[in-house]
Amino acid sequence: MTLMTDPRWLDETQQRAWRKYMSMQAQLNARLNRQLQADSKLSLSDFEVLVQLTDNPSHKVRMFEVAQALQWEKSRLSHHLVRMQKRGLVAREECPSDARGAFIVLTPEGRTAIEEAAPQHVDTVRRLFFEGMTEEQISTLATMSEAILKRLAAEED
Amino acid sequence: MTLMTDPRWLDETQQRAWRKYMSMQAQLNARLNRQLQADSKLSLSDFEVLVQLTDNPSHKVRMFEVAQALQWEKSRLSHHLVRMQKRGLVAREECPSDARGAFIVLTPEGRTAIEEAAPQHVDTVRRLFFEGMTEEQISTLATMSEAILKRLAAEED
DNA sequence: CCCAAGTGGTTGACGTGTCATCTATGAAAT
DNA sequence: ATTTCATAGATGACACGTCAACCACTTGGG
Repeated sequence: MTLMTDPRWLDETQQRAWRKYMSMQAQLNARLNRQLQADSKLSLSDFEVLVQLTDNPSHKVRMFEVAQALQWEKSRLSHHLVRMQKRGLVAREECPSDARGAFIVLTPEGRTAIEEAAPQHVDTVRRLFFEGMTEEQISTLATMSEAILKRLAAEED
Repeated sequence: MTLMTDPRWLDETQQRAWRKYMSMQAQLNARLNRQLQADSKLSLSDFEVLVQLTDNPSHKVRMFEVAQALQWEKSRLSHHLVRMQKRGLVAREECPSDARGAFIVLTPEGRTAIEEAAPQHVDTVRRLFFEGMTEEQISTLATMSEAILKRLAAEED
């Protein structure tokens, strides 16, 4: 009995949807990364961090808040900020109210970088992802994503 | 003018769908990787390579075919196979008809590994991804993924 | 036959993500 | 106050992915 016909496997429709989805997701990520890198010397991760900072009026956020917003492991964020700091995209600042904590601050270079990157990035997202999608498809996508996120959260080990 | 209200940005609905989707996709990948690693000492990438091998009746495939099927860069595949080979999951074999080429072969250990990994992995996919999805949602997903893949292929640099 | 261009695959350098472990501080209970 | 537990963050080791360059072989003209 092959993997394909094993009852524990997915049915034909699911199988097909799953493979398409996985392939799409992997390739889209790769493409977005390449586009950002080529046009703005930023990775998708850099971009997401910078968005968190620009979203906040003070351009200054506690690390754990960024980690929470992006759902990143704290060590991932820590490593990533070291690299971003070396490139001058962000800076650090002590937190007066909690001596353990650290603020991460958007530098002028960081601000310039994301302002230049955003339009092209958004355009790529629109062109590759949303182009030709109906309103209904978009809302189905959001609904599905939310449901899956809920299940992920519910099963948290 | 903030990034949010910039006309070059996405509209509210798209914005929300995009953020949900990106978050879902990132977290789902992380979870699938962790589940596979914990239960079977395999990464999602290992799994995908092994599927390519088990899908083929001879359990022996040319590298470039795997690269094509998974849409991996050849160097990625090469690096990955070195690691998988070290762990005994696959072996290599010369190609008589093309002296440059190499076959990659499923070892008994590799076969055992994927056979033990598959049921749990599939179960996780079903539980986290498909659970509660309607037939229509599944087919919308497949349609959307296909359309995006097409756009990705069309824009190939 | 030969040479140019293409293809299959490898390699090294480097950026990225995870895991486990660690330090330092804060908070809560005794 | 002291112990205990939780939280914020850093660090080192390691797996992973990309890019660019490379080697070896094949192919397709001249």
